[in-house]
Amino acid sequence: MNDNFDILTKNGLSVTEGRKKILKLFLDNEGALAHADIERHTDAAFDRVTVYRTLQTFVDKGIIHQIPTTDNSILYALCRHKCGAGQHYDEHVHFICNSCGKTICLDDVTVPAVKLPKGFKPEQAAMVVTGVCDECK
Amino acid sequence: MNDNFDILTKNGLSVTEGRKKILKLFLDNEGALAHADIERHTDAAFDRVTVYRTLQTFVDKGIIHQIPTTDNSILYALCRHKCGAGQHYDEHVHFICNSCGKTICLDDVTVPAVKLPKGFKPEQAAMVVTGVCDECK
DNA sequence: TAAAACCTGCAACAGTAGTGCAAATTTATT
DNA sequence: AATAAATTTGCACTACTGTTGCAGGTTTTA
Repeated sequence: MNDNFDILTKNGLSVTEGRKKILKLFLDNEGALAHADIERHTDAAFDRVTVYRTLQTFVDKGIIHQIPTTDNSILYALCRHKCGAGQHYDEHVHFICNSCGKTICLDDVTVPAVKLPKGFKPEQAAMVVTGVCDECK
Repeated sequence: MNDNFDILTKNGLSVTEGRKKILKLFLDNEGALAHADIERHTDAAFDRVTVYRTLQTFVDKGIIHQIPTTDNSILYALCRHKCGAGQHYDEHVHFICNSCGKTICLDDVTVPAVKLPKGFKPEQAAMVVTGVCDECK
């Protein structure tokens, strides 16, 4: 049976309880997750450190990506597209809902290009929009 | 003499050594500052807590604003425009240089509007571009 | 199935951020 | 100018976040 866990083997990772559970969390969840969310959703079944390391590993392998926020927390979300180890293509807009607090990847909305002043060379662009999401309106 | 410190009195704040020095840091500095930068630049003349509280006060009063980053640190920068207590209009693009590490407010580059999926109501938008700045090119 | 490779949990540590309260400073008042 | 009132500061303490080394356990490979 194909359990989505070939994502792990494909990336040369051992298939373990922790990784399966955390990966499933991301697959089941539309929005982005903070480290604290993950600890909460796994009933503290795993050590804090394991969660950190798992997330770091997933980022390294291009399975999830980080999202910038204004409030000093790192959010993680699945890379839906063609990300790979060492390279991320998460150039879509992220939406943070002020009502339910969820962070959602708007995979279909790409970050628009902006004209920068002379001398500035852009490499990556991230965009975060806050407001009210479609479920809270 | 007008020492820029009327910014403080205008906002109903007492004029103190710490606030003068931190405000001056922002006025003298093109880029954005992290809490750690401020401690460094003030030679530990002030208590950590004072710096935190001063920054929080400045944000509350609309003197500085926060900038989102991917690496779990909060950056602060002067509000050049028409910000006021309780409301920020920092809708300009921020640039983080991969070479010198500085974060620069591109005051003249406004965040472009994006078309969001049905049901999403935007309220604020933040954009961070990374790359190489005009001094490092 | 055994060896090798890899992953996990524990303990310890460092950095970051927030609070209450007494002392000190700044502002307002006389 | 001197004092009272209001505000701000520094200290001690607490809490949370993130990292590392290492021993023991699990998964993969042969």
